[in-house]
Amino acid sequence: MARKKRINPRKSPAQERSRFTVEQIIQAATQVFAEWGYAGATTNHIAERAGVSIGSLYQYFPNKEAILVTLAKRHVEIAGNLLMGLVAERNLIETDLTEVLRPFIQATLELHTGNPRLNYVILSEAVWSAEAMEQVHALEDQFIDQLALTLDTHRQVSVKNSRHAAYIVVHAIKNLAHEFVIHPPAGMSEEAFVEEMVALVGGYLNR
Amino acid sequence: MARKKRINPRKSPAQERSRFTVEQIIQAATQVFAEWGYAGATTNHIAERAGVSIGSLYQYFPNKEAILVTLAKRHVEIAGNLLMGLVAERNLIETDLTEVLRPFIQATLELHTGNPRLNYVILSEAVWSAEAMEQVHALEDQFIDQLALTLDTHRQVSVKNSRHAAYIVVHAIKNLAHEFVIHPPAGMSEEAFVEEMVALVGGYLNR
DNA sequence: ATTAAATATGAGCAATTACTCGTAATTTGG
DNA sequence: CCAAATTACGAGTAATTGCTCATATTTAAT
Repeated sequence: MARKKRINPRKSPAQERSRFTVEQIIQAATQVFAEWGYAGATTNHIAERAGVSIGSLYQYFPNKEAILVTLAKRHVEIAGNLLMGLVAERNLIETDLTEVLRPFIQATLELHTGNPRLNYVILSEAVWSAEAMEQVHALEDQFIDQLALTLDTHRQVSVKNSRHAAYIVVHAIKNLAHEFVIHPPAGMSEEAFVEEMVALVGGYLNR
Repeated sequence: MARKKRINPRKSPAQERSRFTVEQIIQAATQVFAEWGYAGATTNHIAERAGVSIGSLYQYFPNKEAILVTLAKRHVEIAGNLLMGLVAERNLIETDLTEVLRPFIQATLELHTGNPRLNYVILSEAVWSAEAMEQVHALEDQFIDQLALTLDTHRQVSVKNSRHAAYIVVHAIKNLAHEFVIHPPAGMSEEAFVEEMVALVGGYLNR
């Protein structure tokens, strides 16, 4: 799509009043993007839902895409912190691999169940504005690196290349969770799905 | 996006001349969608690239979405035939599981390497026009059912629920291949990726 | 050769929409 | 209390674009 747009905020909110405005816009955008998709969502609609004027919206976001990037960054950050926290609060020397894996997978699934559409918008738009999403991918890579270190720590895990393994694990879980919530397969419960995923990833890490 | 559009051809080409026209449109659409994304692609642009008038395009496709659906169906059909053929031409009683898995994964990867962007357009748009993509998903489900039967045949495979297993296997391979070609991770070759995938899926099926 | 059906054309319309800019209201600092 | 800075407003615009339709051309049928 050949985009070369600024994605940084046109202006940073300084007063409490404007910080509230920006937050309203973000909340509204979350709903509208999820409901209508990226192309279907209009900036006017977002502003309306946020209860602010279209002019105010463009004071803080230079364009539509910048709004989505903000959403994406927030999402990845929240997810990253939650998941790494989950791993960190467990003793990796003593805990069985499955006991770490299952909550990890469950949490990822819930993260996607919460707002499946929004995730899809973020994922699909990311392709067409690679530079804009650089920051998002940087966060993701950072997460993978962290996980790679963790893998090295766990006694049950034996992989040649922990970076490669972390990449496979993260994206297997992320993408299959996506798939599952977007096109729920007939005759497979959430619990069943989680167990299959535990088997898939557990078997891969522990050989 | 609340779409309720007809997606079936407005008119079926009867003469050789028009069949050629339709084929030109499909080829052009493949390129233009891949290059610009769904929203970025314009029907006028597609017609132009195809070397036909915009009027001709709308004689055979009721709207832009119908063009994408046609592309998607074709893609799934080709991929399905290729992959099932790959499995079919091997003797599952004697062949080692890995010997079936590796070419399967390689072929899937190549399928995506060929036109990564187009795949993404299809995937991401599918969410916003569920009914339109019904036919596409029917084809996918059919493929999973077929694979489930095959899994039951292979002696090395031992899974509780072959339907579930087929679902996991197909989507793990498909989605990770996507991920890999769209955001190639630094420091991981195609070969390395394939081997990791063989380990992932092989370990899951053979326990 | 004549008619009817199929196919091709493309100018232009109707609708949508991202975004601007001049102005007004509110808050802050001194 | 006042001036400067910040924030809010929203009507309007410029550009885009999916799609129609009246007309022309080509092919098939008799």
